[in-house]
Amino acid sequence: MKLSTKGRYAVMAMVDLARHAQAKPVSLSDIATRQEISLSYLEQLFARLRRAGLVKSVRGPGGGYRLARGSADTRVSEIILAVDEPISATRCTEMGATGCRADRSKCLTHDLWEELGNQIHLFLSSVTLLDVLERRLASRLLEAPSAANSDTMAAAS
Amino acid sequence: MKLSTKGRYAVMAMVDLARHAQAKPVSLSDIATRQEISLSYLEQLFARLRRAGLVKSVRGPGGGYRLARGSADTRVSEIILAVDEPISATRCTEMGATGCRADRSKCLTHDLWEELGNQIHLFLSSVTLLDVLERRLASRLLEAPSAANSDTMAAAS
DNA sequence: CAAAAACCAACTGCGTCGCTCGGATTTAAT
DNA sequence: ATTAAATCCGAGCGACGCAGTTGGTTTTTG
Repeated sequence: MKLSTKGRYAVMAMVDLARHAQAKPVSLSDIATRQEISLSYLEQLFARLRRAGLVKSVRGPGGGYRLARGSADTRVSEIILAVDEPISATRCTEMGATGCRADRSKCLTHDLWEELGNQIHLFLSSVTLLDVLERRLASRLLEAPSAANSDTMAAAS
Repeated sequence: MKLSTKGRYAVMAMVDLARHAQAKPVSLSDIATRQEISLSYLEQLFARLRRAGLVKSVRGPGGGYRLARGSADTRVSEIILAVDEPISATRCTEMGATGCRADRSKCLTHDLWEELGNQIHLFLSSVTLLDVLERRLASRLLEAPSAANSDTMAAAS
């Protein structure tokens, strides 16, 4: 699960699409002006989203894009996975499974990244477009890791 | 909280350092050969780690690095924050607060990224070097998001 | 037919990553 | 004192992905 601004743009666009979904499909130029994203860049993102089956396209004037499924059935994780390259494998491939070193031994931190990947994916797949629109995030999962020193946290940022 | 392979290298090196901590400091060339990371690259990473106060250096032959605090008091989140650029601000600055658009309105997905950032930071700051060494991850937080459709999850990967 | 839209491919400027090179400083061991 | 092991430091480099641009083509509505 790569996490770049590219995925963010895609999610922004999809939320915008969900928001303005009506009888007529939504054109990319509308989304482009509303979200302040380059039209051609959006085209590239939506090409991937279409191939991933997240949106359907309608060609010709008055055409545009529609969500393939409902906004309550489209998860943020899917959008990000659709547009991001599945990472080019720089050593420990995040989900390697094939083992992350020359010899076959898992590196010491392998489990850590795997768990982190799980956490992120779990969170993002628990959020739908509708959730974002209606501002239903926060709460849900981890209201408090129970005990475990919760005050020694780093300075954050 | 940026998430790149750079931070991963740093964490790998720090875990290695924690593992081989004894009376004598650990030299970077030892870590380099064990972890298969370029020595000069390690030097750059440790320069940042030192400036962040996570390690102390001992110069001269027989020198090397030591953890500034114990392995149970060094959190993974601190390591990553130390080595990664604080991101160059591409629109919605992850933690913007200043607002992410030309006009002052928070973009629709602002809350989402903020929450995601919180999740990641919370997880990574709940894991210490000692935890990684002793393979104490998994479990901890979200054993189950209680209700909320947990079966409709995307294909993962 | 004209215009609006999705489609498509190639290219570009830029920044970061991972790494190299060539040093300099400090300091323990001989 | 010399040597050598180590940290320090800065400049630069090749490759890659990102965000965007250009210049089309196809489809379809009016």
